[in-house]
Amino acid sequence: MKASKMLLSTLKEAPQEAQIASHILLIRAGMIRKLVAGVYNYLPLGLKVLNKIEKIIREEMDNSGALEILSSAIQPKELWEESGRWNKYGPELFRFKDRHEREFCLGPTHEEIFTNLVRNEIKSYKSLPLNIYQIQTKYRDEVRPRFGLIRGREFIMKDAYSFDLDEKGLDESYQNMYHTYSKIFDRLHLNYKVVLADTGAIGGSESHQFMALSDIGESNIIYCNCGYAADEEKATCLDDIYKNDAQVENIEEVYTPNVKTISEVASYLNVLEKDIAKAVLYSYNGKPSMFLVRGDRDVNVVKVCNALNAAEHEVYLTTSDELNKYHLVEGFIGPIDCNIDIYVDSELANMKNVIVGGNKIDTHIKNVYLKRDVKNYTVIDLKDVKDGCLCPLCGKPLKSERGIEVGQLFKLKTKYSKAMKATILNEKGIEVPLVMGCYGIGVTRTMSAIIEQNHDENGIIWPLNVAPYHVVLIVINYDDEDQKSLADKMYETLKENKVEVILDERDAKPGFKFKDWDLIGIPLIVTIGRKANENIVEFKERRNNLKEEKNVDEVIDIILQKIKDEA
RNA sequence: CGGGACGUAGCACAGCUUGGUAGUGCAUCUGGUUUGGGACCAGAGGGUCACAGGUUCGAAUCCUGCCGUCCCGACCA
Repeated sequence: MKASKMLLSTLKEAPQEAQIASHILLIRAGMIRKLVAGVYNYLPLGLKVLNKIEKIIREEMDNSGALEILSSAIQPKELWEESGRWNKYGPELFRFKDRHEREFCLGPTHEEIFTNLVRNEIKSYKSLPLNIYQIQTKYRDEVRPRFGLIRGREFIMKDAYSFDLDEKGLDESYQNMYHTYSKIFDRLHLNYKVVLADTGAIGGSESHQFMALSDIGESNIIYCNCGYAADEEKATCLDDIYKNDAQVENIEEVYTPNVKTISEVASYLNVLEKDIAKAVLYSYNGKPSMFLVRGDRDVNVVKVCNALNAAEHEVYLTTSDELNKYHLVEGFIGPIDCNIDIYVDSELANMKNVIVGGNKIDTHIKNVYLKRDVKNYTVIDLKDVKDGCLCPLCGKPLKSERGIEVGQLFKLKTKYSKAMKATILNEKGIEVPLVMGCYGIGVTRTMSAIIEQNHDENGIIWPLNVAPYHVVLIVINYDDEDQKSLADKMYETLKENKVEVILDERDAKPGFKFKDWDLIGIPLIVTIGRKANENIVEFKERRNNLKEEKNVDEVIDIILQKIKDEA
């Protein structure tokens, strides 16, 4: 491709809308352009990269035995009612009506569509196992789209769904995808961790996420050198054994005028924050429940949702009106003589002499022992795990790191097949529900994640196999006969060898051209200048920035070898 | 959903307090000089100042409403 014929829309300055490296560079390099919040157009260079990422995903998915299809983005309400998600999914679902007032949504994910498809096509266990996938546009009306392609409202996702006769089959399908995803992200040169994850709105029992490590990641990963790794929502830790063997003392009310927060109570009573029980109230359907953790801990909202069996958007911090209705006094809430459901973090279960709110103004209660003093409550894991907490597997302190979620695996089991009556006949001729798994890769998000991990102050540094082009030939002065003829010859030779090559013959200052291609991130850069008459050019790899003068034929050999190695 | 900031040429911004000819840099076009890390000179095109009302002789500027964008928070009693 000749540079003068390309749509190169590089920008010297970053638009104000972009804050993080990948977003800024995608725009500056002329790869994407925003249409509205969270919705982007892909320009030629950006689309080339996207296609290459998709190609790698396709190759590995096909290798795994999965079959590619393409389903529609428009989905009828009826299927979502069958699965029960039409009401459950919340405002992130783009909903609309057609001219006949029939209701539809734009698919944020495709469990219903694939389950419906398979239940209509497959009747016998002999057709199993089956894994079908697609690479397609998804729609989620995010509360707050941000970071360019990292969290968009329209984005491209590879989603796969496996169908098996039993859980043993599902385990194999799941493992197969686990390995396939590892290969895909290895080939994309991402630095990633696989972590245990919560199943969220998709549902199901077991889940792993593939996290590209990055400081701008929206997820917190908790991990340990022993191999344990989980996302923040799912992470657990060993309970800190504190005051479990203490002598139980008599329960006692204390006067605490206008002392409300944990830190205020701790300093007023001259105790540690971890001597106090923190009560947090969340409501679901207008009904509040109390969640107790130790004063130095935080309540994990996802664990709250799981306890209440509710979706995240359905749960909210209890309002003042609701507190009044249940005779609870803000700042002095506690589990004693209280008429709402109580969930207690396991760490508090055996702790003695805890300080709690007194459920009346300016009052706390000392020396509480839940087993003795509170009638009905449920012990669960509620606390938010942070670095420093102890690993549930080996007991050493956990560490944390930020990650961008680029892929996720779920064991759905029969959640959708039962609800939607997707059954097949087994060997005995008995009708049984399909056992399902689902597996996603955020394709456009992955593109951003690659940039987050591969850039410098001058621009993007694409790995060779996803770069929009392999090589650029920068001609210092295309009016110079020697330079022109050498550049043209090299360009033709590389093209004949199927190298994706750009010839920059534009009439511009050399510095301008260097900056342009550094920004765009072309991995191999050949500069053709004064020594063209000696068949000598300069060769540079974008990644290490080392420039070397070499003979043309030698450079061509190096380029061909690098491309061969990458494939 | 709550809080904050912002909307002026394709991009980055000034002008607004104190109402009176709509500006600067980059980009684009023309001509010339340049050619090894985002050149220089001369000229040109490009704006319903987000939108809608209002105040005023006169509004980018003041008032009201509305739409959009970005950031922060989602949280402890």
